[in-house]
Amino acid sequence: MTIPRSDATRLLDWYRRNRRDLPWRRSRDSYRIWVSEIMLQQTTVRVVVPYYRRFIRLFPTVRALASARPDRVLAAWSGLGYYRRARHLSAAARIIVGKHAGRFPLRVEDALALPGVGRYTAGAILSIAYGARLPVLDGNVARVLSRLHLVRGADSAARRRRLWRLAGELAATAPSPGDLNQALMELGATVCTPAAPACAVCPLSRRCAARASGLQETIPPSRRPRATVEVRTGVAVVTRGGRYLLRRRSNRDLMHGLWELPAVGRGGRSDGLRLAVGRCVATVRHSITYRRLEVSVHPARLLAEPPRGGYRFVAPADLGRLPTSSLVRKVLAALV
DNA sequence: AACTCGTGGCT
DNA sequence: TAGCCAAGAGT
Repeated sequence: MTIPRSDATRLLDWYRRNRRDLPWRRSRDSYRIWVSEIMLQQTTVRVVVPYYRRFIRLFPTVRALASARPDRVLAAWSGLGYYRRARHLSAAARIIVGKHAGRFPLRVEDALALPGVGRYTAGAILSIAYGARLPVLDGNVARVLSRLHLVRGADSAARRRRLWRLAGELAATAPSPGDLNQALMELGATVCTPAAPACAVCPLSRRCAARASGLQETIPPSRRPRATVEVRTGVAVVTRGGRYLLRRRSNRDLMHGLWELPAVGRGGRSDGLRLAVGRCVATVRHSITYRRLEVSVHPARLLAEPPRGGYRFVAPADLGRLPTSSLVRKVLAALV
């Protein structure tokens, strides 16, 4: 007993009338649905759209993606964040070509075995592209269902299990599971919003338990924020012929493989470089989850050639072809 | 189970 | 403006 069938129909009707015209909704190509779902993980639609268009232009098919060097994929991802997604996408494309004949797998177990594909993403792709009766539970659906059924309390494993079960009952009986899943997400994104939900135009408001008790604004409770840590770092800007010296991050996880400006510590020391570091000419603020960076920018002079391999001089115009974080572009923009 | 990973838009 | 949050996955 979740939403009666007539309400599911009303939700679907609402969706067909109100859904946004998004690029990945113009196709049922499982490859395109997959790419969009990976990009949309923890990332807003508005930010994703231009990246998605560019990405599909660069890599129109799973085979094109599979044969592209991971660095090109990472470069196309630059600025989107959560860079591991790009590496997973690359690796998964090769698995799809190698083991699944170039088609995104139909079986849930096979989909879940792909790197970067979890329960949400598998359900989304298989229901939208193939019509599979699988539920999705993202932030939107969790909010909609917990309001609809007055699922109170903070996030917990038990709470998530309950919400997955509710989502599963819906997907099991819906006329069109893919559309129903998207309808729930669209409703959460545009009507049943975290703050000030537009209950007046909600097709489910009559059945909404939170609405009935006036609790729609307090369910679900917002998570306790963790303290952010302030971090101060400095970078050296070494120029040569209008190009900038960058180095490739070797860090195993954090933005690994991305090109960045060399860091300078106290005394002007920098890994692998001998530098004469000048005074700070700019400061750039940048946030990484739970960390706030304050980056001071120092013009610097090379005292010795940098080691080969890890370093490169890059013209600003070529920056787009290298994997870089948005921080690099912010710093370079601050110099203009 | 709690923590990690990026970024930009919004309030 | 400083914090909140977004179509989560992996460990």
